[in-house]
Amino acid sequence: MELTFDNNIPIYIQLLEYMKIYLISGVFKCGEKLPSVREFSTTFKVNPNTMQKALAELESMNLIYTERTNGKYVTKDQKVIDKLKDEYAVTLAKSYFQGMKRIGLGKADSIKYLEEIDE
Amino acid sequence: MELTFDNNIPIYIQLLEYMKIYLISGVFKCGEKLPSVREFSTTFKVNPNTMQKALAELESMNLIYTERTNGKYVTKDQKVIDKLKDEYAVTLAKSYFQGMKRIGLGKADSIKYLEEIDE
DNA sequence: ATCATTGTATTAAGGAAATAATACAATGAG
DNA sequence: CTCATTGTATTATTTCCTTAATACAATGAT
Repeated sequence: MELTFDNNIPIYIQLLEYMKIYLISGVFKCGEKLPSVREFSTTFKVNPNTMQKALAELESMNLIYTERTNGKYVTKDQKVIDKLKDEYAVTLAKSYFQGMKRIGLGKADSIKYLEEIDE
Repeated sequence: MELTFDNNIPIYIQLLEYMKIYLISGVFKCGEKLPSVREFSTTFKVNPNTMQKALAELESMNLIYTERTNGKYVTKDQKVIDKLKDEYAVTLAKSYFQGMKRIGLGKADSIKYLEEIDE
């Protein structure tokens, strides 16, 4: 699980995004116990404080929860994960439309354009 | 021309993006004289130094050029602008595909998904 | 009971970005 | 010539992010 970071964006924000994707794609499943903060920080090669900050954000979104002195777990509520996935996809789609609109392309043209692009 | 900024990304980077879009969409046209650094910084409500940094980046990409003590101008080469537009659209499209791929959706599904989304 | 592991908090130091306040050289307008 | 405007450079200060080094309470395993 080697991560790459963009220096122009705070690492904890990028960790947050990576974690969301792991939750959405099921790398960490509903109710599952997560690696410890220290373990995460080693794996991702970031400072424990930075990792903690990202995990605290995830918890404030109810995506994970903490059992103190025991560990952190993915939420047991699958609906929360499903909702996260929906929001992620919608945000991605709207960003695409918005970006294309900025250079003068509407919805139909934007969709057509995608067909000419390699995956 | 009121701009909004995301605190998690350096302002000069965001200014750069806004300027690219202005060039692509023709707000500032080929060969046209640009507002002065000081004028830009007032309009966009950023520090002159920050504006200067963004404009210096634009110049290093040959999108604008400088006549010292006179002002800055958009490149006279329309091909450079056209290329910028192409790159912008390709980047946007690939980002979309990449994001959707991360949550398990391929090209066909990703395109289909867009049709259900409001612009 | 002891100990390793858990989350969490604190303090310090360093770096990068943004802002502020100037300063200076070159040019065109008057 | 004089002066406002241009780009550009410099210095200092503030804030935020990151890392580092600890520390502590609570729990499960031994």
